[in-house]
Amino acid sequence: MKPRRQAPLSEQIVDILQGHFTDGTYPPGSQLPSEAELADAYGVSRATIRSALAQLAADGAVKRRHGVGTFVSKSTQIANPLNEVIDYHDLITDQGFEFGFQHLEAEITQPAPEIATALKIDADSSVFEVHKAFTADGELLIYTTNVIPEWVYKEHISDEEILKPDSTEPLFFEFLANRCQQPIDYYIATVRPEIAQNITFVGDIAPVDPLLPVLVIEEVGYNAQEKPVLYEVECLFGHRMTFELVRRLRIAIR
Amino acid sequence: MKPRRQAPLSEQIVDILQGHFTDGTYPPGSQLPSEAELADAYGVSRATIRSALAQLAADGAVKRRHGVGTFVSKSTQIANPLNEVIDYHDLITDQGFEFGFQHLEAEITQPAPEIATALKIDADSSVFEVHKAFTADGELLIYTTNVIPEWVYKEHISDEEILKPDSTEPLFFEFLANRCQQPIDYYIATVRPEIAQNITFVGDIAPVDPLLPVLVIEEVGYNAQEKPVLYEVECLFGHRMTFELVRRLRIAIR
DNA sequence: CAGTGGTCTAGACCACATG
DNA sequence: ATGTGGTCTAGACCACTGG
Repeated sequence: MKPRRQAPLSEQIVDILQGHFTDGTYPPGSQLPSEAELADAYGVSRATIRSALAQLAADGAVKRRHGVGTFVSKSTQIANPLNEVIDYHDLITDQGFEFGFQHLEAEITQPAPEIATALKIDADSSVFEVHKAFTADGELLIYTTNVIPEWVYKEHISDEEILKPDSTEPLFFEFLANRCQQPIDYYIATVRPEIAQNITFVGDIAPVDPLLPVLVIEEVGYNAQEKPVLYEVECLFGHRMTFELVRRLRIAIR
Repeated sequence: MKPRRQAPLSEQIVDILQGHFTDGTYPPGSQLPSEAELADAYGVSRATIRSALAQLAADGAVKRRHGVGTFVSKSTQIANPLNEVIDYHDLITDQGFEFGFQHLEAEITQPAPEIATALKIDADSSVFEVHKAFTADGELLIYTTNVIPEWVYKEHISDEEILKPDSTEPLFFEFLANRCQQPIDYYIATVRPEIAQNITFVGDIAPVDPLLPVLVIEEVGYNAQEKPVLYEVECLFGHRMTFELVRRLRIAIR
């Protein structure tokens, strides 16, 4: 599946350096050689080195200080970056729980007006809607609703086929990429807290403590052409997992 | 205070182009001139144009498609990006509410063990701790706790001075930058949902509905040397404001 | 002052999408 | 085949930091 064409030089450098961050050559906090030295060592131009270092800096793997040098970051990896899409399976198994998955209900229906607006489709067009649950050691951890417009799947899957419980993969973005040829480029999400008793479930689901805190992520997924492809609500129950985030200030300091 | 030295060319280009996105020259969805044309038009090298466009692409202002062109993003600005630090004042007034601020309590004390660990200080060293509340139309919207180690303020402000209610500015990162010469470079935050009844308040505060959902952001602020400078908890009550976030998938699709 | 990263140039070639 | 963005080079000069 991968033609495996040669990766760009700058990315090769990124990989090499990242390797050296973990193999002890450049431990956290240490200073890297200067750009000129790196360029010389790897036989590339300084611009290429700069490109690699810029990428590492954007990822937070190194810190650059003008007039001083480039340093390996100390506080490197963060746990479950909220600004990246969550792989529920890894999320649950990484914390030592047993992963469980439940297909609750699927239907073809008309979208609610807000959803039609968000997906930029007519309110009287059809959408496919599916509800799923993910459990950790049998306990409800995540409840999701996914809605896609008809045009997204129509040419690839029949209405009959898509309604089958095992038709859509647990991770919906994989289903969209693999089965609908509509990979998602990015999501725009809103995040809010909620209480379990305010969540309405579709499908047969074990009851949860009505006072459980819930993190609700409501988002629209767009393809590379910025066309809305997916409306999704994720409800994450309780505190059994936490999400992290790097925040920066873009505000000018008075 | 600003020597106002000339901004880099690439940033000037960024500003110019951003202006054209809103003045109708390049409306959302439209295609920009090619890199070569832009370089020619502004009398700079193609590398400079590329640098500007890369910055715009990173901000989400444009979309680049290899072999096709550069396009102005349609779904551009998002409301209250959760991955940027919040200016409470703007947050509240932007939504038409009246901004209110309350200094609740300040003290010099010993840190809890988790906090000492997070700040990388000894558990028996001193910290300054302050609690504040922000209201919208008089209703509690945000409750914050800020903790800084002694070394951060010691050389700039006396213990006596810092305990005065109007000593620290409402926005704590401004206080750190302006009064302590310790600007914060970035925060590492954990986000979780909570219920108001589980929040313990310090200081005199009007009671809130115990079942109100709360978004809790617990974070450590680091300076440019990656040294922890600030421990902070922000509790955001209810749904009167929402936070948005761009999410991407870095997971390989199977 | 020396050494670092930051900006910029002019030119070359490659990879991709489209007609 | 054409035009686009993606990668890379070699060299120059500037701006910041620290001894």
